[in-house]
Amino acid sequence: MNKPEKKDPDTPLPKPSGRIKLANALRHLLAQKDFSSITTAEISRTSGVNESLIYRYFGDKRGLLHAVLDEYLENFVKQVNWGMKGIEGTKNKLRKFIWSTFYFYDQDRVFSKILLLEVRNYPGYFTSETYGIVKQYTNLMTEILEQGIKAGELRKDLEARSIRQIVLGGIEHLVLPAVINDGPLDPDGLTEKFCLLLFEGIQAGGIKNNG
Amino acid sequence: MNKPEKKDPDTPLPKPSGRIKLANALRHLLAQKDFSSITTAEISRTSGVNESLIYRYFGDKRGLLHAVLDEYLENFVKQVNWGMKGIEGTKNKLRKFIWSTFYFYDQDRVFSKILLLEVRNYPGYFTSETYGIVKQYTNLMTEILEQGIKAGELRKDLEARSIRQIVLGGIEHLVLPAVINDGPLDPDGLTEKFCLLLFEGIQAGGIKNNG
DNA sequence: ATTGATTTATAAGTAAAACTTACTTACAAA
DNA sequence: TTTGTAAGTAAGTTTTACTTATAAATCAAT
Repeated sequence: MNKPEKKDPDTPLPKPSGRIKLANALRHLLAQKDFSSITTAEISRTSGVNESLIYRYFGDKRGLLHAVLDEYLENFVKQVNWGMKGIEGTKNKLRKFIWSTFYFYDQDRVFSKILLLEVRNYPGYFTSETYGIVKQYTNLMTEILEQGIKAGELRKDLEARSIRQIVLGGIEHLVLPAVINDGPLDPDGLTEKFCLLLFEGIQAGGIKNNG
Repeated sequence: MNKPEKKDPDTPLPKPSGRIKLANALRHLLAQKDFSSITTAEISRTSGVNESLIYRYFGDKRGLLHAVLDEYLENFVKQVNWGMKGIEGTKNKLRKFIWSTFYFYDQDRVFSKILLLEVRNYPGYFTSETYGIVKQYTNLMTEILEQGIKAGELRKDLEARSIRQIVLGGIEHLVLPAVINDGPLDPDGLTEKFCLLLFEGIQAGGIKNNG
C-alpha cells in the first residue's frame, strides 16, 4: 500500500510553509491594490492559509507588510553596498548612490509605492526594523559625504546630515509623480540633472561670491 | 411688529453650527493623537454633535479632515502670496519662499504632521481639493524658477519643475525629524543652509568645469 | 515505539469602529 | 395651512482586524 506522503521530496518545502505563502499572497495583492484596502480575510483566501496565522507569525497585519518589505530592502541595501565598491572620488560615489536610488524606485513600483506612501504614516515606523534597514542605507550616504567634507572635496559649511536629508527628500519628490501614476522613469537622465544641481547649484554662471 | 430677520448683522452667525463644532472638535483632538486613532464616536462626543452628521456634512471621516486642512492651507497660501510681494530678484524670492515653508512647518506642528504623514497615503489625495491648494502653493515656486531661468539668473540646463520637486522634497525631509519628535526647528538657519546648497552646490571651491 | 512538548493549523467568535437608515424637529417660503 | 428643506437624533448594520479554544502534525528524548 502507498503510505500517504505529506511532504514531496522534490520540493524542499521551506520550514513554515504558511509564513511564506502569506508573504507571497500579500506581495501579489499589493500589485493590485493598496495595503489599507487589502483585508486579512483576502490575504488568507489568496494564500490558502488560515487567517489567524498572520497573527501568530507576524503579530498583526502591518507586521506582515513589514516582513515583506524588510526582505526586499535588505536585499537592495546589499546590492547598493556592493555596487559602491571600487568607486573613487566623492562625486563619483554620490552619483552612483543617487543613480542606485533612482534605479530602485524605477525597478519595483510596488515596493516604491509602499515605501513612499504606505509606511511612514503609521506610528512606530521610526522605531521599526524596517526603518533600521533604511537607516543602514542612508548612513551609506552620510559616510560618503563626511569623507568628502574631510577630504576637502565638499564645502565645509554644510553638515553631512543636512545634505543627506535634502538629497533623499529631493529624490523622493522627484520620483513621486511617476511612481503614483505608474509613469516612466529615467534613472540616467534624472541622475544627471540631480547631480548638476547638487554639485554646482542652480545659479547661472557659477559662484560669484567666493569669499 | 418685528419682522424676523434670518441673519443677525452683528454676528455673522456660523451657518450650520454642527459643521463648525465638528471641525473644531477634530482640530482639538488632532493636537492630542493622530488621525487614525481618533474615532468618529470620539469626534461626536467632543463636539456634542451627532455622529451621523459627520457623514452628512463631510461624506466621511476623511472628508472632515480635509475640510479642516483646506481651511488652514488656504490661509497659509494667501499669507505666503502676500509675503512675496515687492521682493526683487530670483534668489531673494526663492529664499523668501523657502523661509516661508520652513516657517510653516515650525509654526503649526499639528498641521505639519498631517500634511507630512497623514494625507499622502490615501488614494484620491492627488485629485482632492486639498492637493489643489497645495498645487497653488507649489506653482508659486515654479513661476519664480521659470522667470529666473528666462532672465538668465538661473542656469538653463535644469527645468523649473525638476528644481521645484527637489527643493520641496528636500525641505520636507529636512524638517521631518523635528516634526515627528516635536523637536525645535530654526527657519532662519535652515533657510541659510538650504540656499547655500541650492544656489552654489556642495562642491568645494566653486565650479571647475564651466564649459 | 511511546511519550511529551513544541509548532502549525483551523474554525468559530469578539469587539470596535466606520458608515446607514429611518425617523423627528425646526423653520422659512409659498 | 401646507410644503419643502436643512439640522438633528437614535438605533441599527457591516466590515474587519484581531482572539481563543482546540486539534493535528512534527520532532526530541527516553
